Amino acid sequence: MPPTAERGRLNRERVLTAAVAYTDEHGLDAISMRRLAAELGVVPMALYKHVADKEALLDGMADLVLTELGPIADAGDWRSTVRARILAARELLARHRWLRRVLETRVQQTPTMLNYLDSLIAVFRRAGFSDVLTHHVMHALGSRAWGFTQELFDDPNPAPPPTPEQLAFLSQAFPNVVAMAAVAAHSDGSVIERGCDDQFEFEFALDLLLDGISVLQAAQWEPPRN
Amino acid sequence: MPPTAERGRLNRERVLTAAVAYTDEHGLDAISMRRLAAELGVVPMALYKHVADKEALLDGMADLVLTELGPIADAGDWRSTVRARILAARELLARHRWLRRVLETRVQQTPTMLNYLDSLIAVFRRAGFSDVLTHHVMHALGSRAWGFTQELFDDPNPAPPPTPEQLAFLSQAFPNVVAMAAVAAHSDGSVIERGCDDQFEFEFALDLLLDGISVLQAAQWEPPRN
DNA sequence: GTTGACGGCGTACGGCGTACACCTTACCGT
DNA sequence: ACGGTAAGGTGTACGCCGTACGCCGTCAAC
Repeated sequence: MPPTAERGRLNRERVLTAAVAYTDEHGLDAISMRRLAAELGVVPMALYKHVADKEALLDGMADLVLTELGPIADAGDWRSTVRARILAARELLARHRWLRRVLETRVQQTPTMLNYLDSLIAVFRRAGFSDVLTHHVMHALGSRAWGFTQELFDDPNPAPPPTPEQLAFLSQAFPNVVAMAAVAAHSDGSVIERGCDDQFEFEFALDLLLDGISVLQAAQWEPPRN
Repeated sequence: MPPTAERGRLNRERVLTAAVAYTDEHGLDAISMRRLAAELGVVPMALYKHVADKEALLDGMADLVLTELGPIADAGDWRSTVRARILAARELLARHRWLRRVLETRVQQTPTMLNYLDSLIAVFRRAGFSDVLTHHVMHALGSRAWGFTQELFDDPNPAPPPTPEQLAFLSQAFPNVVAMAAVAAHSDGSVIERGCDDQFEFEFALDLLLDGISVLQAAQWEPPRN
């Protein structure tokens, strides 16, 4: 294993890029320091010269892909700007499916993340939102501001459609769940068949919130005097 | 190690109860098959007679604590009923702080979880919500229906308040984040000091959604013909 | 040419989940 | 009373994981 045999020397960036690529392909559960090292043709401990530990690796990966989101693009009014931004984030999340779980467990806010939030908050404040309202609005958007929601029925590997007997049992045991599941968003609500259009659901909730926010802003909302 | 030395025999329930207790006290990262076994005065492999594997253990734990939520209590109108239910769930999540992360990674819906969802959905349907609307509404509530939101600034171990120099740097680098963070919900927005009232934020967003939902329901909302 | 920093290597430790084979107990029908 | 059988508990072992520590080769700056 010559250190510079044609694979060149490692550096932090190459490590992170490889980690992202590997995780994009094999999933978050698959990545480990040892496997990443193997991928790079290097002994596990070599990675520790570029990354403090595994947590720091994940931090770096998140940071790296978050830069794919460029600076925020003004779309005229605050509503469209925010909406577009959040949907762009959502698209990023779709490209890197491991990102959600990583963001959820990050404990330190990196400059990149703070930057992202700052730019989003700026939109509200520039549009004349009071600081208090902005505060609550950001909380209300919650993880949606990162482009994701924890869905109720998230199913990474969707189950096969139930057999008629199973269905019979289910609709007797959980009639309401079945009735609700039987509705498909943009198709004519036949049977379960993929259930629902995630994109539609996301925008539905997002718009519900944005509409509510609009009203509060227009009415010069102020926090209740407790 | 006599098998029945005064600690009695194990069974699935005792295993799960012990697991919940241990995790309540030491946190989700602390629990492992080996430590749980030690806690029960038993060799690690003994647990596998009561639980298929660690995932199943977590399933069982989630299931167990979810039963703490009794049957749904009718509060008159759908809005109050749903609201009370969700706030009760939130309280449960506060009692078992590990539960959020566990629910988020569950892959199989257990009967208990389906039951919970079913009862919630039932409220909407009984109130005359169409199935489509109910469907979207449940998605919109998303993880809030489980009593939690992934907050933007969740900080399990909150950082010490920044020193004046740090603050100066931060407010120059991320002016909007700092401005927003400086607002405290139910106090007269002074300085950062604990930032915000999580309960208020949760209800704020929940009510925003419930209000939006009310409007849709009153207007007999129908999905857009694409 | 020497020196130092940096990158990479090897070994080793303690922890994890769990497969497999075995032993012990409790309880059952006879 | 007794033998059988399933359920509960044990011991050993494997392959993974993250990473501490110490060593060595390479290369750049002097």
